[in-house]
Amino acid sequence: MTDSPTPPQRVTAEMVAARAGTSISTVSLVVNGKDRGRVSTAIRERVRAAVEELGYAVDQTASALARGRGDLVIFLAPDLNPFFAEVARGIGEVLGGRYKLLVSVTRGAQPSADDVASFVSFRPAGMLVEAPSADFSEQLAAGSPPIVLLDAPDSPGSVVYDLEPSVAALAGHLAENGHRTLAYLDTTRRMATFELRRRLLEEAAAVAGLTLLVDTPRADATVDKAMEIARDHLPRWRAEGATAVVAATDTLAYGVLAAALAAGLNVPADLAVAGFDDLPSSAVVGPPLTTVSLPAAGLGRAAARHLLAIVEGTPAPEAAPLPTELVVRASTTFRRQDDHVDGPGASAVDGMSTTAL
Amino acid sequence: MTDSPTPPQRVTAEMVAARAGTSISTVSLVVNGKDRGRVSTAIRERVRAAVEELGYAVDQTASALARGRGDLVIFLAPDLNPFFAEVARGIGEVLGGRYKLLVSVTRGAQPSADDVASFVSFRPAGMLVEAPSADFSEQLAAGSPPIVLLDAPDSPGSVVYDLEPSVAALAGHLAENGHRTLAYLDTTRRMATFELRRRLLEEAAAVAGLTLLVDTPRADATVDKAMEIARDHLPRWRAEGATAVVAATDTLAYGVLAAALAAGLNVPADLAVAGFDDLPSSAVVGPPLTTVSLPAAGLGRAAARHLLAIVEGTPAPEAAPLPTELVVRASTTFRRQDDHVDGPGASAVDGMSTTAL
DNA sequence: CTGAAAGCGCTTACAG
DNA sequence: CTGAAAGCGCTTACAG
Repeated sequence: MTDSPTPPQRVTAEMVAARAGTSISTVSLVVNGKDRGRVSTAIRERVRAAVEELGYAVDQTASALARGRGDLVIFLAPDLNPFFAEVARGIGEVLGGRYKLLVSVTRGAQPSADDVASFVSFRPAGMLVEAPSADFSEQLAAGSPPIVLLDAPDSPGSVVYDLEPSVAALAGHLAENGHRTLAYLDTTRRMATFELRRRLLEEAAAVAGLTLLVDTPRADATVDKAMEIARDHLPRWRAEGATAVVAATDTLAYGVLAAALAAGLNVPADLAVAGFDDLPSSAVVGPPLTTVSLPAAGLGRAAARHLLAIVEGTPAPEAAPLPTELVVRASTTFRRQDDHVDGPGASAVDGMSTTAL
Repeated sequence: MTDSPTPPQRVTAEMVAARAGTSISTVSLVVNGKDRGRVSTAIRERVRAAVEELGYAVDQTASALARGRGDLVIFLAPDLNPFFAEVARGIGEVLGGRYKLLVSVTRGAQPSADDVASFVSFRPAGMLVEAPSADFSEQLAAGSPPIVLLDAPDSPGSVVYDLEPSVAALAGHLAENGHRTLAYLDTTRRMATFELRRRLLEEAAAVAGLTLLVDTPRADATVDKAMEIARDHLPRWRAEGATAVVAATDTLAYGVLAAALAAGLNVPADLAVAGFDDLPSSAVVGPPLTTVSLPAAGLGRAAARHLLAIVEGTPAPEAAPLPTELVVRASTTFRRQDDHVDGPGASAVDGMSTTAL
């Protein structure tokens, strides 16, 4: 598929130099924009013309070897989903054409220092690491590239979300809708951001006068696994009086929705469900999901700005936590008592069709 | 965050050679497993010990420069979603530890030869390209790395799906459920796989005695955009007699579900909806989505095997199209006439709760 | 079986 | 302002 008659001729700086009638040192200077006051205008132009005509591009591999660092930025994500797609978009936006962004998936496991280590020999310009383990920073080997952490509340210097107001709003919303007892479905991933989500919910529940069941199951972050775990715990949750379940992520919440459905429960009439993230599909699951919306692209942009600051020595951007927002949808929205419209049979239909998108 | 007291000392082959009392040539031979009958057992063991003690790893950048190609495999995907996560998982499975897999997102645009060109200076061992444009192969510059295409039906050598039986099954299923007229929501992405999906549906509809409306709108592959387009076309579709909508992807189908919901339509009673892909969330959207399920991990594995065959000169794996499957869920499942149970008011509730997961 | 040497294509002091 | 040269850390003929 890739064999071509022309031999894979790389065009090198040497060829450009020959064409421009100068040395490869000079070519290097002008293509890297380091020619201010060091290369005459005439030569600069000839080099540029030659670069253009030959279609020259600096070999990243040779450049990285000579400079010690290349132009590659690696985003280490625990998963590939629309949320991280947005984060990546945000990163790409601020990185621009200067760096090449590539993402590496750790496949559910939390990104570790070993994952970083496996990339150092590629000499990336920097790395962006999403929600690593708590001891990540200490584990980092000397000689690691510049690194910025995303959504790692326990690690100093990480770009983080301001979750507290939204979690408080969620607890308040549930209390207002008549809930007294909540269950929580956590993830098996032991990342600081998830510890924080749970702790904030505990605190907010207490403030709102809600009881949060203490025995909190954990599920792998897939719809199927979450559904299994939720199915197993639903009877106990209900027996202990829970009328609402909050999940650590939207994906987990989908599993709860599925389990509720399978158990013949009506959401939200029998069980309210809420999550964290606000994935694009959360507006269209059945019923649409109430969730703490986390700005993914904003996280990526902020992280990329920090990385640029480290790599290029530019002034560090401000490090304020990113605002989040509670998005209320049908999965927690009870028909108000004073709405007194439909009979009980129609309530599910009503719960669906009043859905805000 | 990354400054450490120890200077970023890379351990090099020279250090290993010094410790093992041999030359860097020999170190290179043993770490690359090219020492068969060329290095004595004694020296081999001393080198291995030194590698172990020093924690040596070959510098990818230097190695790629010297060899001409590195150990990087780049997966060029139009998007990051659970589907491509599965494809990547499949790729990673067969690539093993020998190569490093990194993914690059083209952000909705179809992967092009230019995207490939932007990576050649990184000297990847190979690239995997998902659903590129039809003229992709011709556009490829000389000197491109080995490339395998995924889901590119028009390109010779691509790993492809066998869609025909499932599309026929979908048309048959809709016909059986009493539908006579279908609308189709296409994507704005002009990839061969989408042309094929539409064409197959046209053919299958004809066979099943269904009318497929000819005016087919296209939407960007996001839930929101699909919802907008569907909202605008729903009145016309219904006026022209369509009782079912098939979308080119599940994500687009989510938009149709959302638009139907917003229009107060009941799915599937007023409108049946189906998609392609079978994303994990498709089992939990409201109502669960009937879809042509495409084996994502299998696609990745097959593609990676082909790449390995090219890169390492191993025998080429068989190139049969990958089987697909129609998954029927509640979004197209009419309550049978002879089920004669609930009144019309309860049908939505019923449509939800009978959902198969 | 082993190692000195050339070469991969750049970048960067350094000397002019 | 300009270029020869060393060096980045490997790999691979090549000569012993």
